[in-house]
Amino acid sequence: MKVVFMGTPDFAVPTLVELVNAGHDVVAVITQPDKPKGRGNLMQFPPVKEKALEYNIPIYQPTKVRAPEFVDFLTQIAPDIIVVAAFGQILSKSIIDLPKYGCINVHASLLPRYRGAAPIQWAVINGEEVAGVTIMHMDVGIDTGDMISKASVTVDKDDTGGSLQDKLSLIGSKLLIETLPMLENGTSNRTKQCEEDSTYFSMLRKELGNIEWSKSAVEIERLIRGLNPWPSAYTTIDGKTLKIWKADVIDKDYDAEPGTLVEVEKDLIIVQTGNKCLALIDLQLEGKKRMTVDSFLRGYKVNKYTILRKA
RNA sequence: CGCGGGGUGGAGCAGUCUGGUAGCUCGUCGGGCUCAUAACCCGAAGGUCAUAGGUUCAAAUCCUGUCCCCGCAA
Repeated sequence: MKVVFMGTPDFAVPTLVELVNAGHDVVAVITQPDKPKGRGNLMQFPPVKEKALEYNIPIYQPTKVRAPEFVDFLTQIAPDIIVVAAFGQILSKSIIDLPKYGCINVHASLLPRYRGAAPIQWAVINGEEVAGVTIMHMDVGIDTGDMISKASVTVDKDDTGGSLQDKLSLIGSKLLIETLPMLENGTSNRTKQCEEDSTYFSMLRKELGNIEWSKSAVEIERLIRGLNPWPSAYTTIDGKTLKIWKADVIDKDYDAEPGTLVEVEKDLIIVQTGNKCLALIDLQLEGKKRMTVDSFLRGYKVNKYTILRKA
């Protein structure tokens, strides 16, 4: 099929790759404009652009895909289908109605649950045991279109936002490739989403990672995993920012204020939370690299009963 | 030129301001103690102090350029 692909971050890359590998005629890749990122504010290409460059596929980076000129341009391309995966811009009805087979979205959740921009991380944060991807027909709402196919995976105890995303992006790309032929020959399903069961979760804000020690150890541990590798969970120690990359729940309580370091040994730090404790495993002090607790303790003097405070 | 921290034996750090034989906590290896040990004791190996150049009798330390790592802000 003659395909136009719209996507931006890492999650979208496998889908582009599979489309190409499956022999589809990807005539154009639409992705978000380059933005100054990181130290020194250097320009950085979105991951999808990097991959499209490898494949020598024409790349377009409109500020607004909905702009009339760009819609005209898409009309000229006349794709059979537009495949969208974590593109980051809202499509207008004029675009959705443009291709013969419509606009198909690869969404990283089992719809109608977890609509919104960060379903993967939220699934981890909320302690879901099952996550998945849904291929759907886009409509003008946010992730509200009719569903075509789904695939699910179990969320492991040590899955992070990053590891779950890796799984889902691969599964999603394969599911899409399996689904496309059915769309083409008219054998695909089309199921409406049950509005009553729907849930919506917002984009991730950095501030979400600011640990509230009064919450339970179980919740905090999930937050740490869900926000790994981005935007990461953090707190402060002696006024310095401390990122926490990995922690284990300890089924014990001490008589201490939440955030207190109730045990500090050669290779162990235990923090009291609102309910149960957390053993800190991988840490990163501002300006330093990520390291294990024992390494951290070798170079940083930690006093027992120090209190970790919200940033 | 967005702001800032840092590159010192295998790991994490001190030492840099106030130049003058490289130190700490671990790890590793050997030996000892012990019923035993991740515990304790004794000993050993291992570092061009990121890199290039400059100042100096002398540079990890002062000056200049370069590379790399990291936090923040976007």
